[in-house]
This record gives sequence, structure tokens and C-alpha cells, in this order.
Amino acid sequence: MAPRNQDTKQEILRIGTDLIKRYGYNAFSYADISKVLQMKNAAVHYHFRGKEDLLAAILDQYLDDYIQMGKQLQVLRLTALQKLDQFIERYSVLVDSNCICIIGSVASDYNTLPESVKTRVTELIELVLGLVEKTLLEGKKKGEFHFTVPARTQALLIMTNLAAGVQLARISGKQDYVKIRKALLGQVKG
Amino acid sequence: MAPRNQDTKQEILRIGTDLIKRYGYNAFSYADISKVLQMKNAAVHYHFRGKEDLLAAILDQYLDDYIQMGKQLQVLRLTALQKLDQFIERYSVLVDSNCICIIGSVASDYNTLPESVKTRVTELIELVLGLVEKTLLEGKKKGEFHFTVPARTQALLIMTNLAAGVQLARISGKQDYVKIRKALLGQVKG
DNA sequence: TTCAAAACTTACTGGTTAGTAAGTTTTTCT
DNA sequence: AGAAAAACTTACTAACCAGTAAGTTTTGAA
Repeated sequence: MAPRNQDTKQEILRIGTDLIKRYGYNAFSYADISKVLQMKNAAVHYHFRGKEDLLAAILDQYLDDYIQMGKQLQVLRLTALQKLDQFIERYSVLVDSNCICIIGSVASDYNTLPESVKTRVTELIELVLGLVEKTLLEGKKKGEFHFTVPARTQALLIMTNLAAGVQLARISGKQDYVKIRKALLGQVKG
Repeated sequence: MAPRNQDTKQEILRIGTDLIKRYGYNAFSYADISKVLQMKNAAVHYHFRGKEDLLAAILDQYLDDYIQMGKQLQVLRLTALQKLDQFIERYSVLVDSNCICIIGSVASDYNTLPESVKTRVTELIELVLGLVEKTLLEGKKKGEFHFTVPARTQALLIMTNLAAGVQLARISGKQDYVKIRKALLGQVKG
């Protein structure tokens, strides 16, 4: 009963995700994906009925991914700093691959997104913000972190520094991103 | 010799700027502009040969605007805090009009921009960063501001907080932007 | 091995895109 | 008033877009 070849579907998700992080939602087409796969655009439509469905699936993947990350953060015995580092590392990888984060990408195109996608974007942001906030609170309790604003606010500051930091890095160079990363860590490490 | 009716040209610039801040560079067309003006799309092409030229002109306008702002900041006798507030106010206006900042918008689409535009984006970012950095240094010298990182780094932090802050505000609401604004002012006011 | 579902291709649609060439109206200056 | 430049419209193109319907090949399981 289960579909047999999930490879193509996963490949479409992977390529679509890359294109969104690299060029944005409104700057890629089904043809771009099918060319990479050496298939016809109708093949992409077979797996994802429309662009809306594809983007929704991509965001669902991120939601699953971050939910999984949240569970692992509870199981793995890491310091709060290590947890925060793990999160920041995701952004450093983006800078090296000439991409921006998915949240920043869809946030910039937010007014052009279909409703089913908008709700997922909101969910994703709240999820990620929650994870960072939780880690910050944990670090504060342990004495690893020091900050005076509410944890949610500090999480907002970190997320905006990182999201816009990778956007800036594509233009003015990685050095600026590195400065931002060090500075925001300095802020919470006190 | 000078062109006589600059109204339409200015209107195109104004509408184009709004569309970019609202929907992004890849999500609007010449038809969108001409519809607002109740003209044909060829009329837009008369004033700006192509989309590339239009975007370049829009960025040139911002460059001029910020150069002007830089001069005024020297002339007007304002405290460094008032100058910073004036800069931040620009972002608060964006939040209320459901827009993101032009820099964040084009930064997200950077990989899809023609070369002539890319150079202008770089110039604009450096210009704005320079203005903020200058204001921060002045405030520090006067004892208005207190921060330990280099002024350029602090300027980067503020710019990323604001740029991504307005992006976030469209999704999770203005409250988050307000929190960010207050927190970043708290950071420099010590 | 056969047969049905899965995974495609072929071939097409209607709409939108940026852009152009040629002609018309409007404005401004003399 | 008349000429010339400016500011348009008309009418079109070629490319691309998302999406679909119908037909073909591939695959795996009974």
C-alpha cells in the first residue's frame, strides 16, 4: 500500500528546499526542479500537486525536524551553551553554502504565500523561538547565561541577528556574520 | 531640455518601491505598476527600460536619501540617541504598513539580482551601516551609549535586529518588534 | 507470470511575463 | 500657430509559468 519509490519525492523536497533558500519562493519553478532530476515538470506535479503543496511539505519537514531536535535536546546531556551552539551552527552552514535560512526566505515573501503555508510559517517560527527560549532559560538557571531581558526577548534578538546575519553575509561577506555570531554569544555568556 | 513631466516617473518609483517592500522583487510585474497608474505597461517601459533599470533607480533613490540623512545628522544638533531613534523610527513605520525594509527585501533575493543592482545593494548597506556606526561612536564619546564590542559590530547587531524584526513582525505580530526595539535600545543605553 | 498500482512521459492549455516597434496624443517652447 | 520633443497607446512577440488529461513504462507483489 505504501508508495514504493520515495526517492524522487525526497529529491524534490531536497531540491525545492535548496532553491528556496538560495533564490526564494517566487524565483524558482517546477521546471528548475525537473531539470535537475532530468525529468518532465509533470513528474513533479505527480508528487506534489502544486507549488503550494510542495512548500507546505517542505515546511512540514522543517517542523518535524525541529520537533525532533527539541526532543533530542532533552535527552542528550549537553550544556545550554552547547545546545545554543548547535542551533547557531545551522546558520553558519548556510553562510558557507550561499543560502539564507528558510524562515527568513519565506518571511520576506510572506505577503505572497497561500494561507496553508502562512500558518505553517507561523508554527515554525513559534517552535524555533520556543526552543531557543527554553535553552536560554536553562542556561540562565545553570548560571551559564546572563541576560536581563525576558528569555523570549533574548531569543528574538538571537533569531533576528542570525536570520538577517546570513542575509547580510551573502552581500558584505562572511566576516560580518562571524562578528555577529561572536557578539551574540558574548551577550548571553555575559 | 530637462524632461517635463516627472510626475509619472516619480509615481512609478514610488509604486515600485512599495511593491518591493510589500511583495519582493520577484513577485511584482510592470503590469502591477501600470494598473495602479491606469496606464499600459509600455508606459512604464518608456520611463524605465527594464526591471533592472527600475530597481537600480529605486536603490539610487535610497542611496541619495541616506546620503542626505548623513549630512543632516551632522548639521542638526541632536543627541546620538535622538539620531538613533530617528533611524529606528523608519522601521517602526514599515511594521505599521505591512512592509519589510528594502535592504532585507533585496538581500533575500540577492542571488537573483542583476549585477548592476548587486553593487548598489552593497553600497547601500555599507552606507547605512556607516551612519549607524558613526552615531554609535558619537554616543559613546558623549557618554550616551555604552557597549563593549566594536562600533561596526554593534551597528551590525542593530541592523540585523531591525531588518529581521520587521520581517518577523508581519508574521508573529508587532509586539515582537516592539520588544526587539526596546531591547536593542537598552543594549546601547546601558 | 500476470496484473494493478506507481511512476512516469507526451502533449497540451490558458495565463503571465518582460520587452519592443510603430503609431498617436499631449505638452512645451518659440 | 506651428514644430518638436515628451508621454503616451496599440499591438504584438517569444519565453516562461503552473497545471492537467491521457497515455506509457516500470515495479513489486500475489
